[in-house]
Amino acid sequence: MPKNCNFIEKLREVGLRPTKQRIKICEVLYNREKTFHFTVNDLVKMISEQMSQKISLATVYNTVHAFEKKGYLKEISIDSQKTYFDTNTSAHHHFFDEDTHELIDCDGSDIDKINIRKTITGKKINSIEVLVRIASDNQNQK
Amino acid sequence: MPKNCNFIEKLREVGLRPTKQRIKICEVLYNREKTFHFTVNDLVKMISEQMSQKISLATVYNTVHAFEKKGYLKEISIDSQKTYFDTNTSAHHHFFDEDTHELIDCDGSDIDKINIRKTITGKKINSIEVLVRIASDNQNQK
DNA sequence: AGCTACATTATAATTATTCTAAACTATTGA
DNA sequence: TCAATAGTTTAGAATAATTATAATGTAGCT
Repeated sequence: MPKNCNFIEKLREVGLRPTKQRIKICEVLYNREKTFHFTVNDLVKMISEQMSQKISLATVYNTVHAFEKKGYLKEISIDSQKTYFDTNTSAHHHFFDEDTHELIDCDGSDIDKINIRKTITGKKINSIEVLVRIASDNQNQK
Repeated sequence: MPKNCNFIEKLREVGLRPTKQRIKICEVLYNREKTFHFTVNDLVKMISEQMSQKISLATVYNTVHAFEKKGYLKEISIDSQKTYFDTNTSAHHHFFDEDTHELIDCDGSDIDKINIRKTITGKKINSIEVLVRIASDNQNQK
């Protein structure tokens, strides 16, 4: 059974027409064991390597943002200019390696649940994100 | 006693020459009761309003980054393309209002200390940042 | 098969930031 | 006090990520 059928259904559910390009995007994003992190640029590169015809940047941006809006992707904030996305949409936190610019997932046992005592009237909490910045520890090696 | 003397000393300590422009930047950043958040653009606007001659974007970027490197300013990561800076350099976390794009400080009593159980060999933790995204709560008003 | 609405695409536009090189100025020492 | 010099400022160009545009293409209904 071709896996693409799932993606066609998935796209329909989300209200997107299943086109060649979008199915390809789905394949690259979701046809894998583990969730992963990527930038739009990464994604375009991956797709270009796997397709004969090239895909437009605009299409990738549009589709990725459509997925994000529907909750199939999560955006991650890091100070660099680039926007990272995560195919792991469950609530979790991240380590960011400032040397390699690599993002690493934390699971529930790595960080205790964050308890926010402050409330702001008329506002609800959309999300709580923890970013732990790490870098090589040269202290001991010198 | 003119307050500028402090800024001249401060700049010298940081290893920057105290020029008109830099002193003006210091005044706008540190001549106030409370710490605050800003983007480089905000800062240029504030300075332009207070000075007859205009200040170059490049100067502001250079100076702000010099301060940041020395620990006199903190950079804050938010998904938008803009980089926010904070004159409050102590360890603290933030609320980000997604409606108004306003940043709000949390103090120690708002969020418990974050305990990270995960360690990555050869890497040290540089910082732990919590960002709580909030937005207007329309659930009850509809 | 053909219509129509939605998609894709290349390209231009926009925005934030960094770079560059020429003009300027604070500091140092004579 | 004044000139030399090393660091600064500046306007504008360059870059990079992202978004908008408008012409062309295509999925899905009839």
